[in-house]
Amino acid sequence: MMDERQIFNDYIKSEGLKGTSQRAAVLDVFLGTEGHVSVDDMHRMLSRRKLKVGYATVHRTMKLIAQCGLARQVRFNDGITRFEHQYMHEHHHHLVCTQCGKVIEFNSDRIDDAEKIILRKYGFLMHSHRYDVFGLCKECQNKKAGSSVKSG
Amino acid sequence: MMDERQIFNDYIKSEGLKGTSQRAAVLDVFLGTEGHVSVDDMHRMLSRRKLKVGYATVHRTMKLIAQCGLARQVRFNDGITRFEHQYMHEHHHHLVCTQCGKVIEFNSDRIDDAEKIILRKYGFLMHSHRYDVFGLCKECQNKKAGSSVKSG
DNA sequence: AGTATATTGAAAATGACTTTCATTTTCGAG
DNA sequence: CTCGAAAATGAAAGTCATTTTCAATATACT
Ligand SMILES: [Mn+2]
Ligand SMILES: [Mn+2]
Ligand SMILES: [Zn+2]
Ligand SMILES: [Zn+2]
Repeated sequence: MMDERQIFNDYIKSEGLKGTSQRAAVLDVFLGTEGHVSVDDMHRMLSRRKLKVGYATVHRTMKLIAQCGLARQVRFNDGITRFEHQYMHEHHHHLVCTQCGKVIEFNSDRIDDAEKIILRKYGFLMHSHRYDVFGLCKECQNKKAGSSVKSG
Repeated sequence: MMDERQIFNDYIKSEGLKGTSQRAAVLDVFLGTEGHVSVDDMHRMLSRRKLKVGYATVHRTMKLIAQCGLARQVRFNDGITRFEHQYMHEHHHHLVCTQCGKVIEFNSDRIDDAEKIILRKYGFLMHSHRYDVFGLCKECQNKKAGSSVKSG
């Protein structure tokens, strides 16, 4: 099991790119995150740590981190691209609460099986997929129910 | 079974909005489409028909068409919002060929069942969902296989 | 060390929308 | 009908995430 920094550095080298302190800093901060982080999130976290890395460079580095397989891009419907760990993290799908923004991750063997059947049926070669469900989490449903009881 | 223009006009009226030739033209063109059309596509089709409708108005009208339930917004990963018919069209998911751009629509009772189980498990109230598979369609796989045989 | 090559980051550009606002159109009351 | 309040239009400007530009700087082979 290879170290994540190793994977990144190997990728950098294999592409004829160069190692820089900025890239190391961005990777470092990303490795400390969990969940779904935007470039803006990353840039803010770096600043908080007194690591001055330009916005464009954060962007460019996150792209590299995704390209080498350490991260996966995730896009819900708010126009912001986020990144989540992909290395040593099981693939999963998302339940996105449109009220509070919470994201629940889920897996389903049934869905995986159903997908295989679909792919076979259409002779489609899958590279990636996403299954996002938008709605209300349990808590937000309760809040809404509570408020409508009070007002109704 | 209500006529689509009727649904649109009723919605317009119910919202205190006004009927205009531009709105009629946009709806008319949309009703003649199938598949997944962008605002740009719509604007182009309208121009081709000598119907001069401003870009912003096409945008605004497509939003109304979606709001009244005639269309559904679809976003793949190219940053462009498209619209597809929703009225009298079964809900479905997509296989998107990243090579030729073709979009295959599919349905799966197995997936629907699996989804119900997931929603129950997390107590999540779904408003909408999307399941997009990205990869290569059968034809593009064959093309790729053919070319690698020639060159290899 | 020296040098070719890649990187950085501030600022400008991009591109898909969205908003602004002066002008035009709609539609229901009179 | 005819008016006029209210809404719609569209050209142009604004937004906002992301991408590109390019002069200055850093990196990594010899
Ligand atoms: Mn996730
Ligand atoms: Mn579709
Ligand atoms: Zn919630
Ligand atoms: Zn294809």
